[in-house]
Amino acid sequence: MNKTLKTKILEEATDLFMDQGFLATSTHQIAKNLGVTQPAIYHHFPNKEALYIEVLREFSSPVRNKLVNIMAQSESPKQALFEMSSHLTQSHPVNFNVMMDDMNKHLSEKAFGDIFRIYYETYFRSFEEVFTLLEDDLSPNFSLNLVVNHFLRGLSSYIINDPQDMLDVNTFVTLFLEGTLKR
Amino acid sequence: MNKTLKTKILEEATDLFMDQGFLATSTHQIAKNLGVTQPAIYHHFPNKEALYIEVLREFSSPVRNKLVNIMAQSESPKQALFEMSSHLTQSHPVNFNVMMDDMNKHLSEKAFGDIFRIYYETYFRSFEEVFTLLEDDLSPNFSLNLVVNHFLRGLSSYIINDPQDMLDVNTFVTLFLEGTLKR
DNA sequence: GTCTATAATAGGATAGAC
DNA sequence: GTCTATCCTATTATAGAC
Repeated sequence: MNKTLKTKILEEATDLFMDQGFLATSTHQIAKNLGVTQPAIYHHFPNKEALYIEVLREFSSPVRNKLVNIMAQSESPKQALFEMSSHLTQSHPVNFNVMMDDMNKHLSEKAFGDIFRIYYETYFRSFEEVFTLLEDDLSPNFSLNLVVNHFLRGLSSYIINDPQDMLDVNTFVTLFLEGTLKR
Repeated sequence: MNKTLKTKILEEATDLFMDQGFLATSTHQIAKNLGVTQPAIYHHFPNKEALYIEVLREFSSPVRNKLVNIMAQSESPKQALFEMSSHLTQSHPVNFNVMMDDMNKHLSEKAFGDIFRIYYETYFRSFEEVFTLLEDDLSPNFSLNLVVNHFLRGLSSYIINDPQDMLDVNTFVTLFLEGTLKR
């Protein structure tokens, strides 16, 4: 069965938006890569921002499923945490901090809210769940909420879609759990 | 003594580039904020990229001095680490990850090299020095180089020039040193 | 449903008057 | 040394033919 143009636009837009971000991706580039004219996009989507939000929605849904899946299949919460982090940096072609910058500076208030909800329900919720399972092992000095927020803030720098990147995310997770001072 | 236009261009370009990044800042915007026409910039700088590099150069020099100063005046290396991190997130109006993205995707090879050198000599060197002072307290599981690289990678997410940001960088430094698991 | 044509705006950069 | 005028390209988006 052939893909509709709408589907192909969404797929191509996903590749480009996730790699380059909203600002750096043009509707012309999306159309050109599909061999259609740029106005054809506007038959299927009202504007660039709506296309971007639709891309994020379609993209995030299987991500949440995959993270839930990893949690279900892992032997321990700690192993789940490593595998989830690994998954996001390796099989998840997104530049996370560029996405945050777009959300803050190059998109409307409404889009900001939409993206924040997607972030919360996809990423925050998943890691909140895994850190909840780990809670008995965590230092009582820090609240669960604080731990999750700082973990995701740190992890975001490793989600950059750069094949040249030399820093291993497993090391980040280990450092986050154990710290760098002698125990 | 009156500032020359060249000086004023550098100052205004610093504010805009550091806040918005290279891609999102236009030469027209810089000129408009100074009340001059956009071609006036091109009498003082050959092109936008050269202006950007010059801005980074001028910007980074006092940053390095300030970090060295904090190290000299702190009572302990640990205190220095906290104060240096705090300084970069509070009195250092830069969006670090946007800068990295510009460097990787929106600037020439030559500019990439220039910026990388500035990064290395300003930020990496300073934190390499402070972690060297801390080395006896560090876990032998991780090399100094690895610790510095992961620290800066993590810290970069807190250097975002966003007044609304709710995450305290001191917590990040504490977590980096002590970890989140019970000791 | 996709095309051509085009509007409207913005961006980097240059030529030449003053 | 700064201006006006302008070029060239890119961008989002719309109108209307087919």
